[in-house]
Amino acid sequence: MNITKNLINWYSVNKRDLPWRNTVNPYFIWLSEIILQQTQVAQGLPYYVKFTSKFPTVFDLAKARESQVLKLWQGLGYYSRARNLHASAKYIVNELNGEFPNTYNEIIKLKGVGDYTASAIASICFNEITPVVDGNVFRALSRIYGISTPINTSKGFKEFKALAETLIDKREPATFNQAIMEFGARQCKPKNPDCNICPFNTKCVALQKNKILEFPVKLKSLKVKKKYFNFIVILSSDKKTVLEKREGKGIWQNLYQFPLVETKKTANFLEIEERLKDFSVLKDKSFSLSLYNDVEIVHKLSHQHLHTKFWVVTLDDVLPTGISINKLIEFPVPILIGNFIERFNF
DNA sequence: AACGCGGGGCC
DNA sequence: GGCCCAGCGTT
Repeated sequence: MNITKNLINWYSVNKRDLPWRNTVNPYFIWLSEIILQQTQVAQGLPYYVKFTSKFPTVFDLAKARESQVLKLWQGLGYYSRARNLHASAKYIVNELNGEFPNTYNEIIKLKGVGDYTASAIASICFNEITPVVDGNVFRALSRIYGISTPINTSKGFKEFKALAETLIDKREPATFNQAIMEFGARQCKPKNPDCNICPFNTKCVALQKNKILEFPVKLKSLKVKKKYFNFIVILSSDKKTVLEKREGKGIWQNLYQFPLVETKKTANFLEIEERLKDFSVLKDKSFSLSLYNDVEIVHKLSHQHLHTKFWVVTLDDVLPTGISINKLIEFPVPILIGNFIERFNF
């Protein structure tokens, strides 16, 4: 039995009709691949539509301001993807005369493009024979071949990349790469795969051993950290508030938020009141403090849980340096803040 | 090699 | 609650 041909046959019958499958324009394929990093198709699809509509060419994207790109990316997460996308667009326009690089070795030089994305673009757009190894490929191959090497190690990556190298169709690398990923996403799913209808069910090593769910093997990651966030929502008499831009390296870089007070444990009224003394815009002003959410909002990221309280400061004065609350919608904000803005009756 | 980085969906 | 998702960059 020929795995390569079986995958391609399976794909010809089962592939979904997705907008980026009707083009080999490298700009569109690049956009789709960045959006789909660590992101399911259902979640990324509306963003692909928005981005291709708002920025039809790499020149349009390069001309935009970073805050516009982040605003359009809002809610999708992993915001460094948006910043790198924008930086690479400017690089392509300014350094490459707007011509998209057309080999794996050139494509991987773009910020935000690693082995997977460079392989995907090079094969799909330029028929380069370079296999993709993503989460779907790890899962499908580890099950079919019964490979127990942990996938999140360099040894594991090399092993799977080499195996994929032997499998890729030399005449149809683009089709093969998309086929094996679609197979992993739709047939060889993480949970409850229907192995009865799988073309490989007679030879799949994991299935023979009845150990489908034990593959792929992955080294466990450490426990998630808890953090305690208190956002200070200032409301002035002239209907303004204060936003700050997140700088530095942490999460949500270059996005906006209400002034943040982080505490070691869940904060109480007195603690927040004390910390407000450091707020220069409140200096010598009269205001009242109240807690918006009695129950902490726990915003779960893959690596930390943010226990969040929103504190409302009502100010009996104007706020010359503040921003009008009806302009709030223009700022790129984390979804945690965006949800608050939607619910809060400003 | 290990870690940080979002948000949503599924079980 | 835990795991996964068309991974990448930094240290």
